[in-house]
Amino acid sequence: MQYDNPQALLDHAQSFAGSTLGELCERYKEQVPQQLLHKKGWVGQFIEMILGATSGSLAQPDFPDIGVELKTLPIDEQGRPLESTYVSVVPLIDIQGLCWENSVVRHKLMHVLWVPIVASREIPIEKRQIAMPFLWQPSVEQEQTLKQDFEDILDHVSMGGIEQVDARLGEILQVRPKAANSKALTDAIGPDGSTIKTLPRGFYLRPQFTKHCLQQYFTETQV
DNA sequence: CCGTGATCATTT
DNA sequence: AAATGATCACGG
Repeated sequence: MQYDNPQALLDHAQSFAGSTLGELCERYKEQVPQQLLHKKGWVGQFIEMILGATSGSLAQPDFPDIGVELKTLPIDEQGRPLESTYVSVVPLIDIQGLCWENSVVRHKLMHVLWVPIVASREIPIEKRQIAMPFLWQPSVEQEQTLKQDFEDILDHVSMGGIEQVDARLGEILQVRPKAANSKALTDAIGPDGSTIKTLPRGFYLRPQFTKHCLQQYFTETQV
């Protein structure tokens, strides 16, 4: 499905507010998984499906025509994020000339449709409720911090220091493993420009940051 | 294996 | 409890 503008997508997404995953699954003839251990990406893929996202596993926003990235966000009953938010893989080789302005992470984060879902672990999956979806764009200050984080991380990577990068680096963006398991290795720049094998990494948004985005929205709208 | 969708499990 | 590191599934 294509949308003329972000507002049309937002309207569609907000029409699901208050529904449970069980209700939506019944409507769309899907089966609700009993647990997510072996279906970790199911919620995100299901919401993509009912909203008509088309990008699949391409490294670009979910709705390229309108430049909007879709992210489900698990929250507790108090509206606090339960997890970090994956954004994209961290490029580890061929990064000469790669800058914030033309990065995948920036293109995805320029405009995000957040779909919060009350998803505390004790709530059965079919009873988890869609909260109010909202559109978000980084402020000038937020983009500056994101850019700083991105450049700090890529500086380490380009200098052969990926092994020195851990989840503590970055104010908003952090770097964590992103792999099938610890045996899935990929090429990276090593000391003195050598090539080494290392765990694939991903950029993630810290929960404290997405918490701030939620608070900002719910303060503005007083919902 | 890569990049997408994330949550799980262990450590702090 | 929160943060960090590890893992699961799928299409290409």
